[in-house]
Amino acid sequence: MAEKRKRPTLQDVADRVGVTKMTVSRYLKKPEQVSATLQAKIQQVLDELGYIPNRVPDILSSSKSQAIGLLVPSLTNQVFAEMIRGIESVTDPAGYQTMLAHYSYSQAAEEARIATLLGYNVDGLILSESFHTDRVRRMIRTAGVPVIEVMDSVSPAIEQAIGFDNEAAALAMTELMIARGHRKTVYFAARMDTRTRLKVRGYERAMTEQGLEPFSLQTEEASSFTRGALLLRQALERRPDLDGVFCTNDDLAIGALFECQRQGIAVPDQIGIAGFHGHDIANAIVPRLATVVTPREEMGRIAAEHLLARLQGGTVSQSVIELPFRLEAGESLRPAE
Amino acid sequence: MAEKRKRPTLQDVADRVGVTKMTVSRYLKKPEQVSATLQAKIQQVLDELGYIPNRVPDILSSSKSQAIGLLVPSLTNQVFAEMIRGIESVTDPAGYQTMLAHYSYSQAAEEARIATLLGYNVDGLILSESFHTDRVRRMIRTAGVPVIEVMDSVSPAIEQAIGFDNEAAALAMTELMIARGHRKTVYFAARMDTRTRLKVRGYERAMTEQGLEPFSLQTEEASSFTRGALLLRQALERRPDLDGVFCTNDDLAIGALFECQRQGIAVPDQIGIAGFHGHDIANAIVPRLATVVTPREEMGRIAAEHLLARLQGGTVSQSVIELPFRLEAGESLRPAE
DNA sequence: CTGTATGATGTTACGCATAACATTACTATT
DNA sequence: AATAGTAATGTTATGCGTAACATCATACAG
Repeated sequence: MAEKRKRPTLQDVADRVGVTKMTVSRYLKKPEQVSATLQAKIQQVLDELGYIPNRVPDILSSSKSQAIGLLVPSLTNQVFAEMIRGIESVTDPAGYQTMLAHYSYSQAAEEARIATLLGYNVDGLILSESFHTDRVRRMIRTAGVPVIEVMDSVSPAIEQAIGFDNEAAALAMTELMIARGHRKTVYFAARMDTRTRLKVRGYERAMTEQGLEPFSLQTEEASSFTRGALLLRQALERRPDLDGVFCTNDDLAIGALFECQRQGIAVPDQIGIAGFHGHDIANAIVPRLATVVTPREEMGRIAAEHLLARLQGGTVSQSVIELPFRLEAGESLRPAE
Repeated sequence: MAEKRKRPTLQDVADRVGVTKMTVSRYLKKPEQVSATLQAKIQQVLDELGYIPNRVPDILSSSKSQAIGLLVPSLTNQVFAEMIRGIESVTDPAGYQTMLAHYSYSQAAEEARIATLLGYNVDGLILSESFHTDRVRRMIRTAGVPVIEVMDSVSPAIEQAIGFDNEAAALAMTELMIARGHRKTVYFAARMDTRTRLKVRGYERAMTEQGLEPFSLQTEEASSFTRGALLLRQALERRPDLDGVFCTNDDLAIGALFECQRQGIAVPDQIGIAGFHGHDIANAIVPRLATVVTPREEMGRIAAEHLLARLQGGTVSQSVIELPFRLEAGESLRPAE
């Protein structure tokens, strides 16, 4: 099988046509600059040999790879999948390839991934974490490639950030829950990244401002439906009188909701539940889940647009772009009075 | 911001240390071959300049990129995220970078993605579709890189395939549903790829063998919870007497289950529901979802292991490796008698 | 003290597409 | 017929890390 037949180069094609590789290269880039006779002949040989363009030499000499590095903490998390879709809706038509890497919420891994991507000479980076080690900042500066951070609009941006205000969003939802009569609401957090910390802060501020006592439960595991169910059981043990659950994402919230159903706890009468992000499932489940709808796809799209603008020579116009979020009350909170 | 400060090369480092770049290169690869005095000095300069290794020249001259191309039809589909995790659990420790590309179930896009990946000189490819155009087969042959297909164990492999028998799995679940008294089961399919077609065939065979009439509903949209709910409404219109729903994946099944809950249809008494893949949510939802548990992560792991073995000079031992699936009856089918 | 082994560093060549410049052949203009 | 102009193709140089080979210095054996 694995014959050591070397893959054909431009030179091979050129030899067969009887021209120099420059002519073939031109045909591939700007066919109109090549005579009609040659066009036909070159195309025929290209097909014959099955020539596959090799981008590497050009990347080496021009340092332009037409590739963008994309860093996400996790692939299993819907949020990032949707953000990526937003990014690619822009990069794809522009002819940029995305190189996706994920680092399982580990800063050391993020560092390594960034180094690897820069090793392939990506033209730009999109990061989805808003806190970075000095070495990461250093690498990015040294590499001289434009960087955009997404998901958070608060922390100081390395160069430019596109996101929304996680703290304000969590604060707003907590206030809504309180207004709906869920005053003993606990917060469920999964992996603690910067965004989660901001959300916890928003929750705590809203509670304290109302003279209520915040209480949050955290797991180091990745968030999942099962994990949400587990957290609910733990919460009920430690706060048997809780009447609300606000989760750092929809998965945990829905897991908690399932657990309520299993235990025969009425939602929202006994316990109100709210999630974060507004995924499809929040709208499909019975009762519909209260959630903070975040602009995931839009963030990706805008981030990519700004990155491409900078690759085309633009400068950073606004260092932080804040997008709006929206509260969806669903059916998992008590009705407004 | 975007200073045109060029990123330091090995030569820059070497100049500052006062050696040739070869010595620095050696230090990076096999530090023990460099004298202790130089080691310290080189490391210091590396830090000072923030040198980031550039893999491109080496890829150009050795044609070895230490990168593997990963093609998946969709990122939002959990199945592939889990498969990718399996793949990376192997490639990562082995020092291979994965380059992920997705093609939204479009064969033309798949072709383009493969060409792009080969343009970056990936050392191998993992594809997750089992049907491919001639041009794809041609490209792969010409490029001379090893390829492994995952997810399906039936179609003839380009070189090597790791998967399970989609048709047999669907057949087995359909039989289980019939045995549990769901004889008027309809099948919900989303995007029609090879695997889905195989599943539909398994379902149809099981039905026909029992003298029952198969009926399947298909949508061209991506599968989602909402879509599952929609399909259930459509199915009830066209087959008001249906007593079972078997879905091509868990998302559709759970969407259908939600819709039953919304309409007050008892599951499993009135309608039995089964999904496919056995994601976390299947086990968390109330009632627990009947589903075909497929070896998603394992497929990825094994595929990666075989690919790496071939990159290290091994040959294809078995052209098709079939992994087992498992039926999970959950609580969404009527109990066994 | 000569010769050989070994360790440390240097030199050379390579990979291949393309930008920039150079050349050639032809056409059009006066 | 001479000149300018243009279309088509060719030539040269470039990017940078590393394998393979070459060289040099030092140490140690005989």
